[in-house]
Amino acid sequence: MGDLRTVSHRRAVTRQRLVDAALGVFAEQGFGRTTVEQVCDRAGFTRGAFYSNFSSLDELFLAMWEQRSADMVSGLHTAFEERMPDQVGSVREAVEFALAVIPVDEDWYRVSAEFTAHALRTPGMRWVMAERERGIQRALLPVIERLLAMNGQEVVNRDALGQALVAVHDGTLVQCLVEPDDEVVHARRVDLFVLVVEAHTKESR
Amino acid sequence: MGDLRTVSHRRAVTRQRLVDAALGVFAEQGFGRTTVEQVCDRAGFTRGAFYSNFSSLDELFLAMWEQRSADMVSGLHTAFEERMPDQVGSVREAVEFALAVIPVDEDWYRVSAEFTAHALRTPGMRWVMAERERGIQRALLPVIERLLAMNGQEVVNRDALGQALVAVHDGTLVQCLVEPDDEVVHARRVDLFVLVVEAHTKESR
DNA sequence: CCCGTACGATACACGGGCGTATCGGATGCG
DNA sequence: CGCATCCGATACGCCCGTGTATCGTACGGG
Repeated sequence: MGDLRTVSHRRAVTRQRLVDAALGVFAEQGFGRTTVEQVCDRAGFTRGAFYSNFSSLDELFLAMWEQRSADMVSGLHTAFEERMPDQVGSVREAVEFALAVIPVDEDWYRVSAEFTAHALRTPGMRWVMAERERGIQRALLPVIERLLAMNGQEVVNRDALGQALVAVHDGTLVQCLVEPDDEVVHARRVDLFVLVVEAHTKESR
Repeated sequence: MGDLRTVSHRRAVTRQRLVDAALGVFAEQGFGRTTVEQVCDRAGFTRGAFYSNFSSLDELFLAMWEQRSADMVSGLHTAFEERMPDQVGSVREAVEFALAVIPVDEDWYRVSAEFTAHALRTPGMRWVMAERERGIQRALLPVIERLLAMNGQEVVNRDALGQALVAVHDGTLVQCLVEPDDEVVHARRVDLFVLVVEAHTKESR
């Protein structure tokens, strides 16, 4: 029987190297301008390797996005748990902690934005995105809830809070990326988060 | 001296037809996968016309985006003024009116998203985007302020409200586009707007 | 120890998009 | 009425990326 350490493992490794390379090229060139050769070059392969692992760039793009976004969510989950403070003195403090944990990754934003556009253009891909959004909320809402509980806050409407947080996160992220040196923009970002959180929580008795 | 009706007018017309065609192709194919020929075909020209008016697709993309976003802002401005109600009974009503005026244009969202990604990738283009954002707020905040005044609301912090509205608009728009049939998402969108507006206004004595 | 299998490299033919150079013809002016 | 100009069409050569078909080889099984 095939030894997993070698037989299929090597294949998985090259596949992974292709996926990793893809993120970089997509971020640099944009999805539509990325070529198979660029990805293979960066991964240290030739196109032979690519076509033996994927059938099209679209497929690679999807695989890369699904994997990275899943990794991001789980990474965020553990980061929250590991760095979770013993106590927080206010909602603002909780928000600031959370924003310190959530990376501001411009490359990833670019790729995400293009993926969203691509998904909206491709029937059936909306589901993938919607599912991912649900996954984000499912994974992160509990830890956020625990974080807020430290401040004696009880979440009132879980789903509404989740949707609002994602919307505010994404909406303000662009603004921060467009004007990276504007402190005011960042400060208002925090304010907006605080507002949203306070509107969706109450003091627990 | 050159008659503006003919001399440069014809040139401007073909240029405009190219710009208009570009929007459609960009929306359908994505920026990176759009070819000069596709744009020319849709506009009813050959590449000769293109290269006599633009030097690259990037240039056309930029021209198209600047024009369309400017048009959108001014169109919004007049739409607000023309359809401005005589009175509004609540902040929620004001928000609902505003959202009814602001078009949800998926094609335009796709193009915008890709343009943002493109701009973040192209040094110096951030400025263009930042300037556009300021333009949006400059043009729309006054009418929003008048709208809210009908309900006896006075805007407390103009700039913060502007930034928050744009962020919430963009952030929730994606959610609505990804799940177009989910009424709850739309309802929460309105809720979030109401929350933001109320947080940035006060009853004027 | 040898053979089969499959992974990834190499080779090849093809298509298509690009940019330029040249052309035709309409328009405006003297 | 004829000339100059300029816009958009046509024609050309070029490069690059694609996808497939073939090959070599290293690993795994018997």
